[in-house]
Amino acid sequence: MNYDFKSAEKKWQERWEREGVFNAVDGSDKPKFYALVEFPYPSGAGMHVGHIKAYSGLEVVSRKRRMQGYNVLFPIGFDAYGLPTENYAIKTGIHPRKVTDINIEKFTSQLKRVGFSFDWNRVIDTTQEDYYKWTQWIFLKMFENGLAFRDKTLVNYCPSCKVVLSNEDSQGGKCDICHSDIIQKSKDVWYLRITRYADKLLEGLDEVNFLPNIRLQQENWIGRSTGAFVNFKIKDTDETLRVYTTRPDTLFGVTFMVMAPEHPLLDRYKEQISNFDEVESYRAECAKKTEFERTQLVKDKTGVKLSGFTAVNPVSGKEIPIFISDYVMMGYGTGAIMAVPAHDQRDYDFAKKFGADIIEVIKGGDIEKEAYAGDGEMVNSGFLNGLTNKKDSIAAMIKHLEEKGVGEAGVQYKMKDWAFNRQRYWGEPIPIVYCDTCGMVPVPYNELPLRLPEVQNFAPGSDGESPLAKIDSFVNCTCPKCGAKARRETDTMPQWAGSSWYFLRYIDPHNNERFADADKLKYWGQVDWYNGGMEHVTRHLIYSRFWHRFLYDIGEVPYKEPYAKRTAQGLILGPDGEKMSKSKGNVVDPNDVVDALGADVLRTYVLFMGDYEKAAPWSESSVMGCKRFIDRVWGLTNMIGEGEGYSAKLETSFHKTIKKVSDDLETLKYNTAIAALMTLLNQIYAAGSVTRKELETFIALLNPIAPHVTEEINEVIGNKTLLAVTPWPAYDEAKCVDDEIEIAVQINGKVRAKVVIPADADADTAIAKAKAEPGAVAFIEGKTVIKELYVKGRLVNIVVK
RNA sequence: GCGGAUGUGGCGGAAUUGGCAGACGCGCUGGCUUCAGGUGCCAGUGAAUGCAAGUUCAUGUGGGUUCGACUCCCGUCAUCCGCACCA
Repeated sequence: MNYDFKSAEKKWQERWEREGVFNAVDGSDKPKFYALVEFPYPSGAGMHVGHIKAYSGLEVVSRKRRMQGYNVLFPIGFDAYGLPTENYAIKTGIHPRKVTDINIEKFTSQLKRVGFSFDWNRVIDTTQEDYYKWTQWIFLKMFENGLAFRDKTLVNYCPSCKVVLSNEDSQGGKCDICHSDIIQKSKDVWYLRITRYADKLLEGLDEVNFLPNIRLQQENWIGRSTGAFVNFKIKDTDETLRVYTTRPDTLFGVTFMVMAPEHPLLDRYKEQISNFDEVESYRAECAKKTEFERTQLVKDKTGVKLSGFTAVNPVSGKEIPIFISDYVMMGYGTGAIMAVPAHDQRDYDFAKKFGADIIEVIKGGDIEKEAYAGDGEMVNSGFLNGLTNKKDSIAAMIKHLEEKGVGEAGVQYKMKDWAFNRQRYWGEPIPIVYCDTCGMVPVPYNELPLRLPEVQNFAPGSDGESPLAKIDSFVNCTCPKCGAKARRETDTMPQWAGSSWYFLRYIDPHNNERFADADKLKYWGQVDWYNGGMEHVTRHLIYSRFWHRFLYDIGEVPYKEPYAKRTAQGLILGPDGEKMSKSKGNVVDPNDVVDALGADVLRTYVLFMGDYEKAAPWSESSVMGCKRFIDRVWGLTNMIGEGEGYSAKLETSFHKTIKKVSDDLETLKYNTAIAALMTLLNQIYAAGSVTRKELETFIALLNPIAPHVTEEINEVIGNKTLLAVTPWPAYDEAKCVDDEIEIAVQINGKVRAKVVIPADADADTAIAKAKAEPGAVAFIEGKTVIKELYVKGRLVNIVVK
């Protein structure tokens, strides 16, 4: 009898769903396990084998946990707001709602065909009213708590998408969506004050178990640095120019200052700065540069020296010039720096070009040649002279500054506040009303959701206005506070809003009273294990930790950190070793694999193809190896022989394999778990027959990975209970070792022979046996034995001279 | 520039964390089998050398520690990723 994977897979998928085998039970007595995978963006292209790999890891763990008696919550949903759907709508005129529904249906059927054990009763769609109502609700809570605010600043702007982007969405100076160069534009935008949570997000990392590289990337992104703020007096004014520095101890070496060209102080002293026309033309020059160009010109510094506008060094009392230059960014620190050319290469380059003084304050380098950033004895630094420890000199200087009232210790972050509004249609409307008398007024909670209105044209206006701005019936409203005529905010939230709290909604997806019931939140608690892509580590993972922590702070969720553990899978590359992309034509469609070889083969292969955390290329022929494996597993049904329990020959192998698979599935080592099952299968084939007990153990171990074929076998051998709810096989540690073992006999560390000894042999026995081995004798004869070692169960090493 | 990771057969990758390098799979070679047609079964497969038992070499590269190193230490090269004029 051949295994007909097509009908079998369909049969089992239908039965699982019919019986609700994978539905999580609220408040069950069993221990809970909440496994989370990043919900997909339902794009028109359909799913990708990469999605399958991303979900298969925790899919296997979830199935195993159910067999181990856990109440498992393993949900899925759709992160459906976003630009690709909107752009498609602009191009085709088809409403994004319709496109989204079609795509979600497509994704759902694809996911079901693979046999994932998701709880389909808890599916969420971020674009549904009953979901985004709560996204808006959380936004209003943030607004209420001063975490959502408007500000006019320089923002990242994509001229092609005509949209403001967050810092996270413009990594590398490129638009996250269309990869155009980002420009800096002065705009009045919504921000979420994520910087207020910088320290909490940093400290929270201590409480959770994230892969080290994930943790590090978050730390770097937050980018905390400590130093001091120093106030420099501007000569002939009451003004001070404030700077941030990590090295206040080099203050005696400050020979000039540099302000960002956009620094607002400049405009206030237009009159005093006699060459303000130069300032303006330099600004115009800078505005033309993209973020990329601005960072490319690292060596060739440009700038303008201000005339009639100088500062006073607060420790030396010397008058020093002020420049403007675009190597100083308005977005970090205070937008101005104190330049220490002797000990900072950028300042050094600038000083050389503009003829500023270079004063050495730390010994150890050669400042004739380049800036010296190392440690050393302080010189030319008044009260700091002679100090050799960086920490001491920094502390001494800060103390001095604080006593004089011209500065204080301070902290800075690279992370910036989250630019939150998008001038787009397909997103959650921001529930704020502008009233001439009351200002910004939140839409009352009981009026949520603020529905996304229908529009005819999804394209943003040429002036970069949201499509919603054209809908008078949406824009015009009354002020909830005073009843006067008012206007609505017409921008929408970014794609990342809905995904910032979705893991909470899975806990109670149909609740109309709250985003999730408090008791249910308590029962399910943290996500026990969250797996997703590395590309989200400095976006979604930061954002969602921030939202969650905020909800904790206002008492809405019972625990600080949302995710107890976070891992990341590696990409699946195309067969050519390149990243899969439509344009390269190297995309593998999971549907094709399921059609041709079956879901079990696809599932097995994505886990077997390599280290789960690393990128690996897809290989047509390697998939066939997994197909062969699954077919051979089916072949076991023809090999059932006599005998109870494990056969003497295979008992140890079974215990070892149960142990290995049990361990490996917990540590992302799916590839070696499958390899161990393949090895065991080969051993069974070599033995020629399999006992019922052996077969039952084997299919139980394989079930989380290849659930269909194993359920089918389980049925064929007459078992009525689903394998999915059968207990996970147990092993006996004592039976994991063979009675007799073969160990290596080394002479001077080189293997010269092998010898079989009892596993519990002592060192003397083992060494004596090893020395008698003919292969070893030849190397020992005529030499003096210096040392003899026995490493239990491994080898004997005889050192001779 | 800073930070991180990786480097093992023809390929994807193993290696109990200092103990027999190359598990498992692909590919390849030979044989068997079937209605000869992609996907069955068996055996072999790191390199060099040898009729052979064997011997020598081999985990990017150069040193070191050790009875013993893919694993630890120092140097070096290469590739990939992240951040980037962050003061």
